[in-house]
Amino acid sequence: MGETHQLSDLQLGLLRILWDRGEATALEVHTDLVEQDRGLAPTTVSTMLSRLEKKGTITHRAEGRQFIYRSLVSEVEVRRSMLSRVTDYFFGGDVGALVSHLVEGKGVDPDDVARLQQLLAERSGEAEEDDDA
Amino acid sequence: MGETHQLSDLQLGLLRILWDRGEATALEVHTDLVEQDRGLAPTTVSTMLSRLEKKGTITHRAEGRQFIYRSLVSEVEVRRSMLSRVTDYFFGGDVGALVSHLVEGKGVDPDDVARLQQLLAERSGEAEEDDDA
DNA sequence: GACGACTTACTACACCTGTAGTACTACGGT
DNA sequence: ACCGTAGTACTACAGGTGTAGTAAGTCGTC
Repeated sequence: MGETHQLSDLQLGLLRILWDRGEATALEVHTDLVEQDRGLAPTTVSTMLSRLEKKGTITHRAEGRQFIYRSLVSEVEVRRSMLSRVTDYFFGGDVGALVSHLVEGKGVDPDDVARLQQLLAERSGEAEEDDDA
Repeated sequence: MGETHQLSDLQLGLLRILWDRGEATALEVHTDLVEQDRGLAPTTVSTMLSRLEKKGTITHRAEGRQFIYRSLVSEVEVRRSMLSRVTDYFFGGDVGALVSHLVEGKGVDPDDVARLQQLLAERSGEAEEDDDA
């Protein structure tokens, strides 16, 4: 399965952009970042991208003189990884406990409750035919 | 509100021990860590504790020549903070979406489903009362 | 009163992150 | 063929983390 992706905010920000765009040049990443109020020098962005690549998190191909970056880890993978961390640390790995916690706490409003009841109904209906990416 | 607690695995490990014990000396923390297969030198533990203190995450009082450490951030707080991070990054801050995701994915077994339905039932009951309170 | 044990403080070092300047290179236009 | 511009690579530096050795202080014991 997956290693533990321990990513900083900025790294996550870069990945987010790559995920959203599919691929992007350093310049495009920089542009998006600026629009998100992360005012970084273009060279800073390049540096971070290089470092992420050195770690094997992303990769690039050259098109002319530009590098087009692409993530090697999927959003799903990182999401799962980060969620696992929380689940493991605070709920002993019990996802159900995490969900309970979330439902018990504020943050889940009546609409959500309805939506979830719906979801759970489906869930309890299906037995164990489950398979997706 | 709360700042973003960006904590490493080791830091989280130290906090876990302080949370569980309430307070602890460096030696006690070290002992617990060793029992958890984190074989670190006692001085390493002390160093980390000092640094956490410098950051304001924990504090200590002296008893004789020993320092007794205690966390200044609650488990709840850190949990919420880490959960927020995931929620914000991957679900646009929508806790309901996170819960849906968790329920849809594997990891929530039939027992959980039942438990959650129970929980949601209570939830929707009380929602009618303090709906717009 | 000196010694040793225990404990914290200081120092060290390698590696990662955030941040960015400067150097180098290659393409495109005139 | 040249030069500017765009774009990457290299270098730099401060601050954080993981890791730990060594120094220094203190308290009990003989």
